Amino acid sequence: MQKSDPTLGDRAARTRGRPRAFDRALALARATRLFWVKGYEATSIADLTQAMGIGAPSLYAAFGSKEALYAEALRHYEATYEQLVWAGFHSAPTAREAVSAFLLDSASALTGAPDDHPLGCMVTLSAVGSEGHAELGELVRSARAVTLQRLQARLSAAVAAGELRAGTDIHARARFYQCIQAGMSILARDGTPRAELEAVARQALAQWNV
Amino acid sequence: MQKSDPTLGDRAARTRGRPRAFDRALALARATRLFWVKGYEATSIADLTQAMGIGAPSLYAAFGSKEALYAEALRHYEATYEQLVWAGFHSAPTAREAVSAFLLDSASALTGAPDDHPLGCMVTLSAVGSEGHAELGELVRSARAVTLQRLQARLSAAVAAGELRAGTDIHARARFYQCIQAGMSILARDGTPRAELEAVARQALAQWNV
DNA sequence: CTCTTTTTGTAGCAATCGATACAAAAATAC
DNA sequence: GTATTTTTGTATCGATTGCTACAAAAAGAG
Repeated sequence: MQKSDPTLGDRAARTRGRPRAFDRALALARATRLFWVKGYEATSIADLTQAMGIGAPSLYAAFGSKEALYAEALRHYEATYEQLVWAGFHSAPTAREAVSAFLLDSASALTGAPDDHPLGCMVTLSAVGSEGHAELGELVRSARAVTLQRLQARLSAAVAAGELRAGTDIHARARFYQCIQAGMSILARDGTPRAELEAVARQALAQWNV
Repeated sequence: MQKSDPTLGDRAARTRGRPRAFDRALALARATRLFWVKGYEATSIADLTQAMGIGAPSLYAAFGSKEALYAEALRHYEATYEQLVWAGFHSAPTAREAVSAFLLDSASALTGAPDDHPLGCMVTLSAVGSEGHAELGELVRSARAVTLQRLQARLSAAVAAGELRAGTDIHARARFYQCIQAGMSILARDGTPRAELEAVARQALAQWNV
């Protein structure tokens, strides 16, 4: 009677029963790509089962529902691609270098580097909240809010460290960089090349001390 | 046998036949709002007929198909709301004032001013191209490209007029302002208040001579 | 009035939507 | 071996999708 907990993933101790015939992680990665490119509503279960190479019952047994699969795809996306944008930011010694890495690495990652993934950010471009799925909408909305929080925290530390003058409006400055990175996703999806987004990043960084 | 040409709208000379019982322009405005908020795929014909206050046969007789209705809604959107963002840009005496008006008016319009319309730009936020409708996708993509073209043309004129130094990278600068306005739509849809987007605009304008 | 034209509401089309019932299949437990 | 458990593929479920056939209704043309 008891079903396997999907959240346990492949680590679930399945001692009995027919073994799963597909790679759950690989299937999740393929579902993530599909949601990333087409969005939630435009991606059908038939699209998913075809891309994942499994039947519908296998999908539902492993992931629960379309909404649950999207939520898990979102977590997979963050776990896999977040570092492309934030690794340099976190390891930078100064706030200016951190923001510079954030914007330049965004220009790179959002245009498909280094593994030719879809253009633009799945979180930034997701409109699932407006499509009538409030719960998933809150999920991506809160994920988008993290960008602002991190920028704000780093800029606050920069003021405390004397890197930025005390009067600097931290919140407005964080919004500024968040806005630019969000815009990059729109431009990237339309095919704007990496070099042009990097030029945008440099332009944004040119006025650090204003 | 001959059907009325939907493109003629209300100006079609209908001398015979039962008169249309609804306001075509009002119905189109309501359809536009729905597509604006929910996007193409997530908006169903049932949603549309309910919001427009008409039956499905009336919708198809007046607008042709869901795709044709979306295309016409897009034109209605541009004709109605474009001026909110571009009027000040076009009438400004200098390029700097033009770009300033473009960004500040965008901050205003994208947060619902002055008539409490949906948040964000319908054109910027549309993902209809990724949802599997290539023709409509090209429509919104080319609409997005207009922003870059206008900025670039105005900045080029500014260089010719000596407002900007000759070495300025016009294309990169235009991309920069386009990127910021695109980002504003993402932030606005998440509820970022107008004042914060205006602060972003001022921050972007602070480095005109860099 | 009758004839023609166009719109209307009802009712329903084939196709697809997300999701499942079911039994064969494939593993372990005993 | 038999019993138990879980996944598999097939074949669907009811609901919804975009769209339309049809006839009554409402207008002008003659």
